[in-house]
Amino acid sequence: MTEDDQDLRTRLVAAGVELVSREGVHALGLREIARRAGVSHGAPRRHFPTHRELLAAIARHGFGRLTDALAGADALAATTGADARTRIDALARAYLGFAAANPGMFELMFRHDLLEDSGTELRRTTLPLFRTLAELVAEVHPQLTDPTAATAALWANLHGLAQLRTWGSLRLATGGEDLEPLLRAALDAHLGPVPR
Amino acid sequence: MTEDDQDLRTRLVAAGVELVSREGVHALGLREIARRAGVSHGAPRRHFPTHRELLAAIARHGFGRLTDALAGADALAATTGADARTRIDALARAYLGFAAANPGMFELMFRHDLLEDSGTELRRTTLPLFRTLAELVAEVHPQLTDPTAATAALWANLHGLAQLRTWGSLRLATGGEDLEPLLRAALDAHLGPVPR
DNA sequence: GAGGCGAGTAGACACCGTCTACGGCGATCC
DNA sequence: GGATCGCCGTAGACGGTGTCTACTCGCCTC
Repeated sequence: MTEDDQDLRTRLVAAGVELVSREGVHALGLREIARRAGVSHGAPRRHFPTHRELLAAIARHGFGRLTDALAGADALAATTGADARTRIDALARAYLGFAAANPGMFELMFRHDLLEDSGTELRRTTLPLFRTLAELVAEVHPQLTDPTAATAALWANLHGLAQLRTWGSLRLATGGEDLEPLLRAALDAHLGPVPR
Repeated sequence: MTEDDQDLRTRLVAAGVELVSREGVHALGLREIARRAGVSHGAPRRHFPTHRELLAAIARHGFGRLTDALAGADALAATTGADARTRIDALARAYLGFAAANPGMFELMFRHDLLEDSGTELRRTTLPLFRTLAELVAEVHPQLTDPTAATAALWANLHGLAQLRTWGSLRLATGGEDLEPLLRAALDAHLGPVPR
């Protein structure tokens, strides 16, 4: 009922979202998405001029869910009166948790070769989150005149951990597959040991 | 002369290496590589059972060049009597320099969806380098009982920086496109400020 | 009620990776 | 020395892809 009378644009994105989470990025063929949405392979063209733009819309959905997850985690930490260091902890865990829970979507979101306009518009949505992270970093490191570099370095570290985990590289290097000690090491390095 | 009588296997890999550096990963079609090597599209099958295995061989070449670059940079730093901190500096710069100089190859090397056996065998080649990096980290942080986690975290940071740079994400976040302050921030975070 | 237009269909097109039958050529063996 | 065998590259078929182009059908407007 309510799902059948959605317009096709929404149904296509929904089909893609389910497909990528269930089968992975390789399953996101234009014809396969159309099949799952119950239309012919020419139908998507009315709503997305090209395959890449459909994938970009799917990735946009993913960025929305990531933003929600991070904002939710931060709001939860903030309401419990956590300090900046602990809030960054929560954000980092939420980021890596999202990547672990949605590996296909996470891969798609950062596959700029698949996304239209190289995903610039998409990544723009993460800018507010970067700013709040920068504010928290400034709170932890009050002596920094410009916390942008430190924030970007920290963000790159989290992203690198997520990326390396998804293809088992660090299991090869570290032996274990537990991300926790690496995350702790990264956070300690950038922010100092967590106060207890 | 000497290049024509190489066996086709070598010529295919060479054609792929040049193709990926000149045009990018998307240009690495099986038929296109065969075209550049001057053979029909069925010929590669005699040497590589599948397209992915040919791409894996090309990526293997890339890992070899990366290993050479890193080993060369480290050897140079070591012969000038540099301390561990400075040698890590040189390794990090060599890593990011390779990624910047060979963006297409760098992308291919970490596109596990394109590489056979998910690249496990390939990444195994970087293990020795990881170990020397771990030894250097242990030298900088003698108090660590197990420097593996710290090393992996540092390596993830470098990889994240390289990855985020290749698709202009940090230019969006930081404004500038200069990687240097971010690299410095990351190294300082993990290793402490460089002694002068 | 007629006309127009947006949305979905169906087929063609070029290209892709894989598979298979075939041809040629050199090395091997009697 | 000539026949044979095996390897290597060729060429075409096959199913699949993304894109493009008629076409049809139904709703909305005038």
